Amino acid sequence: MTSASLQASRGTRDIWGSEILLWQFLEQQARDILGRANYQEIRTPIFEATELFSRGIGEGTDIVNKEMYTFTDRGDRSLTLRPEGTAGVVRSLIEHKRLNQGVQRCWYQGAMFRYERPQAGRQRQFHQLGVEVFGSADPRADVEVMALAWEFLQALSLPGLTLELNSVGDPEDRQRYQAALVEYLTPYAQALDPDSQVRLTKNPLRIWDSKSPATQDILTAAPRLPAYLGSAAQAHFEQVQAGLTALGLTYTLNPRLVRGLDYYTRTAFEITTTDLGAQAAVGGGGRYDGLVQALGGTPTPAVGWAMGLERLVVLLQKQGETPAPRLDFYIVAQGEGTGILSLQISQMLRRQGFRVEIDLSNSALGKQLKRADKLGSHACVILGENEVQSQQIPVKWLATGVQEWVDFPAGFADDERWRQKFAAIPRPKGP
RNA sequence: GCGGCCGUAGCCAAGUGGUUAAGGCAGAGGAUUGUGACUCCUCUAUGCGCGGGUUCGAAUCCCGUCGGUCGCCCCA
Repeated sequence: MTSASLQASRGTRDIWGSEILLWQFLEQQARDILGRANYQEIRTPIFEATELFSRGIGEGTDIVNKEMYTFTDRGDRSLTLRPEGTAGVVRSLIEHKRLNQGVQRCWYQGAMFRYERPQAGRQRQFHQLGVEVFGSADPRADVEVMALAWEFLQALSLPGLTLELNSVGDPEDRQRYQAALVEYLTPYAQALDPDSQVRLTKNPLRIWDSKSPATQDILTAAPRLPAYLGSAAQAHFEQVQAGLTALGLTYTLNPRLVRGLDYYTRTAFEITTTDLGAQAAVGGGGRYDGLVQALGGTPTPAVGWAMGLERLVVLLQKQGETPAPRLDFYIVAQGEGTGILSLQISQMLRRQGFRVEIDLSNSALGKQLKRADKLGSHACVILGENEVQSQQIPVKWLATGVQEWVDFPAGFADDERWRQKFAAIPRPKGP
């Protein structure tokens, strides 16, 4: 770029053209599917008090320590651009006293911000879609949210997805397990990869996330978390699995799937793909019964998930080109008095629900017809000075070349006529 | 934040030190001043992400920088 020109900031991008159709499709599917489950959309602020995130995400996490967009406003408040969606939703529910109003189901969608090295499917301003259910510890809630995630992805017709499932138990279970894991790993400390050596003291569970072959080698004989589940967590886990099976959802148990922070409890899951390289997770979630309390609310069980929309869009794009919605009418006009006529006809047709564009170029009719063809319009309304006089308007069907004459204005206002004409033409919805 | 690769028009892309930077798509105009699809013609980068350096000469070599991409970290 020239030094004088402006460009989108690193890790941000414009979404337009054929890509925007994918976003609209995605958002429509989400609205439909979550709406049918009676989830309420919630839109929380893009920025919040910094403290909300440091408490809600965890003081020791990379997100809080090195990835947040934090700034001081003119009133000397420390604010942060939200790096994820859950904390704001929880804050809102606490603030509006919704947590003692029975089970609350909500979903959100919007931009999130993390200062990371950008890559395909990973932006600094990115978008997440998420759902949260508050106020139920019933395993059916876990099953419901997972089923919704799966339904949504099915609606997008994305192949090659895997639902991975685990239980991280209750906090006491995890503490006992963590002690056992550390005891097992300590003799091998020198052989672990450097990141895992640090985790050994800071957050041992996350060693399971390591991609180092040497570390994974050592872990093959390590104690497994599921063996340490207490009876309550164990029963919950079994009921979740029974529910998934009853709904016909296939899942893969993955004992290496972990969550590091204390308020995560029991269910943990991820939906992964093999088509995105290192960005394998398109969505993830689980139960976080301790979060509301950590944010100062009355203890409330909760379960939910979030998906990275950029990643879904990348996957949709790999499915191939998306056809733009075709134009129904293209209005070409050339000569005295045709301008007004073109405006009136476009209004009549648009009010009947058709997609209509007027050619504004005033160039030769042949040129205008050519554009109608390029745009893939079904029909072309042709206006010249003769038509202004006669009020008999030629409408040409571009696929067949057949031209008919329509009375203005009566013929154009006749919904039934146009509906019949278009009934035979396939009009794909789709992405 | 760390390491590798890459950056020529709206898009794809040839050129890898020698005077005027191929080609294709898209776009504009014309052959065709009232009718599209095919065809043909013309136009569209004083410029090779940006800045500096080496050289008689740089898109090409060097340094820096910005951006993208792959992996790590982290996560969705």
